[in-house]
Amino acid sequence: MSITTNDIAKICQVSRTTVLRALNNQGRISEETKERILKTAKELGYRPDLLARGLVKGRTMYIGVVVFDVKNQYFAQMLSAIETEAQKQGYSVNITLHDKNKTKEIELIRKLADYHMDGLILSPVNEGEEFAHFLKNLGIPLVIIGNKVSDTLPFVGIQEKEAAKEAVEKIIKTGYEEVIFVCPPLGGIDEGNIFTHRERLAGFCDVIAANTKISSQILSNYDYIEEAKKIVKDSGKKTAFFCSGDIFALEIMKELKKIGMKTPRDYGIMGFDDIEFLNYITPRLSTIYNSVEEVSRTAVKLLIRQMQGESVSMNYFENYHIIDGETL
Amino acid sequence: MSITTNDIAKICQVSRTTVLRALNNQGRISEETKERILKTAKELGYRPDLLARGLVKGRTMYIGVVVFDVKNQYFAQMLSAIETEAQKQGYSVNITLHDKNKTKEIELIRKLADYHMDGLILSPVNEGEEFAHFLKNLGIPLVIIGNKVSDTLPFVGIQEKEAAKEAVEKIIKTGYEEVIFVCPPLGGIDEGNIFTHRERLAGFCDVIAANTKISSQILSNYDYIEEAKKIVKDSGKKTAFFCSGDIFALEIMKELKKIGMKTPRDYGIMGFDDIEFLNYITPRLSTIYNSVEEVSRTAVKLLIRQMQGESVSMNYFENYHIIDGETL
DNA sequence: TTGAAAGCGCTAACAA
DNA sequence: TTGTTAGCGCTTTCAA
Repeated sequence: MSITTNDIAKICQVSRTTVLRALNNQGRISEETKERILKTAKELGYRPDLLARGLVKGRTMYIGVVVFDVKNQYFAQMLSAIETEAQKQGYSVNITLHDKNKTKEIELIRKLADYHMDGLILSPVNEGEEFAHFLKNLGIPLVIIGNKVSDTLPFVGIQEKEAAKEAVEKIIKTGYEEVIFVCPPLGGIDEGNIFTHRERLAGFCDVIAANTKISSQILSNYDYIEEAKKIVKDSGKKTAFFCSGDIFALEIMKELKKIGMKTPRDYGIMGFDDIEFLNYITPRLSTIYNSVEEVSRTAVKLLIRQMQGESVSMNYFENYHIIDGETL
Repeated sequence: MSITTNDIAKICQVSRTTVLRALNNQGRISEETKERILKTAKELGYRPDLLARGLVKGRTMYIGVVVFDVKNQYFAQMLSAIETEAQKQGYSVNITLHDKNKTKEIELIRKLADYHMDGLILSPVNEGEEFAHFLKNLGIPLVIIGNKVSDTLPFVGIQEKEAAKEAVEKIIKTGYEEVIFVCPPLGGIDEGNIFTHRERLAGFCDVIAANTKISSQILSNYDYIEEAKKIVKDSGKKTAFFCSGDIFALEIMKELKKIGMKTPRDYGIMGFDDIEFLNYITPRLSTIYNSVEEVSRTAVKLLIRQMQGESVSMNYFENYHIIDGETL
């Protein structure tokens, strides 16, 4: 149904090769035939078949992206930045989602590879060496963003642990006597890659270990909100929550507000990520800006360098910084 | 570099057709050769080339999706639902973004068509008959979601106008003497398709026309927040804002809070969309639930019916309902 | 300046 | 049960 170079060739009484030369504007060709061909091509609404081109060229000018959740604004910002940067560099982006399903994630990655994506950007829930091996076996350039899989795969992110340390130190310096690390299970079918959260916890623990007078606790259950309530009500100390993700902080603030507890009057709280939505929340949540846009842009650039055959390092870190809000 | 049916055929000493029969498990083939072929295929890590398959089959089992913004949670929820439903039906989804750039939008749609997406789901910023004509000319099934383009293209959404009417009526019934419709320019390179907002405005106007004692005003400038402040401070009346989108409502609430004005004490306010993020905002915003998930699922089903050759109607409306929050 | 031919990897109709 | 052949629409090399 759709028009091909063959059709044009027949109509213009020339060979397909000639048609191609006109269309792609390469090779020697007389102005006259070229004009004629281009005119009919336009009239007929010719469009090149990108599947065919991809098949023969071996590349598609497409970057595949796999993330698990787009309702989380962190990923929304990431996708938006990736798309913009990729388009700037002449690539299209194919985004796919899997809602934290590990098996589906692998299927999606495979399918993108089978479709000859020129490169992949992944923020995976799978982890471990087997998965890393699977990725390397795909034989196509890729970049991991956020959830590190292995030291042998190019990764872009921030120094999560350092950032967490700085945050906890700040909390302590502000005068809090007790710091609670909050990171509930992340939902989804299986637990998933929680590299970032592990790193943040490690940073937290480091600082706590170095400050023996500070009490601490780790909330990692689904009912972290109930526990948070108890802590604020019962603990006689000045308490602050350090949440591994802004959303958890917002949940706590919302629920504590219901029982009349306000931050920073009754407790301190800090998030992580600085998602755009925080702008609509009062009081302004203190958090850590994680440069998701920069990270995304770097990932695209790094991927393209690989696609051009360059060899690249395995770790790229963007800057982060603490956002002084009103909740400490 | 990657392994093809040809390679397997050579190794197994059979024809490519036989290999295919084994792989696709169709046609008569001896158990023994089949086993042999499948074994080597597995050993070599054979994967079918989807570009080649798509080229010859004329279909790719892919649905292309084009939206302009994923940071807006309305679209995030939409994409998530589309992806889930499509996967359930055996299709993959290719999501692309363009940040409200009309030209880019057309390019993206074209490219997806050139890549033989089996169908498209669009929520376009372009509008008008020329655009509708362009879409129909693509010759591939498609569904418009949210921003209606033309009565001649299948559309899924809600009855925006009716919903707006109901909302404004509710506001009036609650006792407000002045109702302000809020819909600032939507940003982006050009104005874009604002079908939904136009419809909502129409509903607003209808109700206002029928209630002559109610004062009204329309805020449609970038500085709607400043104007909103003035109105609440100066107007002696009981005033409510009806915002064509939750985000505008949140902006107003945030800024008015800064000058000590609170809802519902000092003014009433209502949003539109019921984005998930509202759960983190207090007081709970009154708004309209627009069934974005149902709309998305219907869009996918409708698209697939078209891809299977069925003819479909042009308008599908899902239910909406008013969410009674604490801001009226 | 133009054309012929081979091939990308797969499917599908027809033969043997 | 297996193989042969043609073809999807394009690119690319070589020849005219």
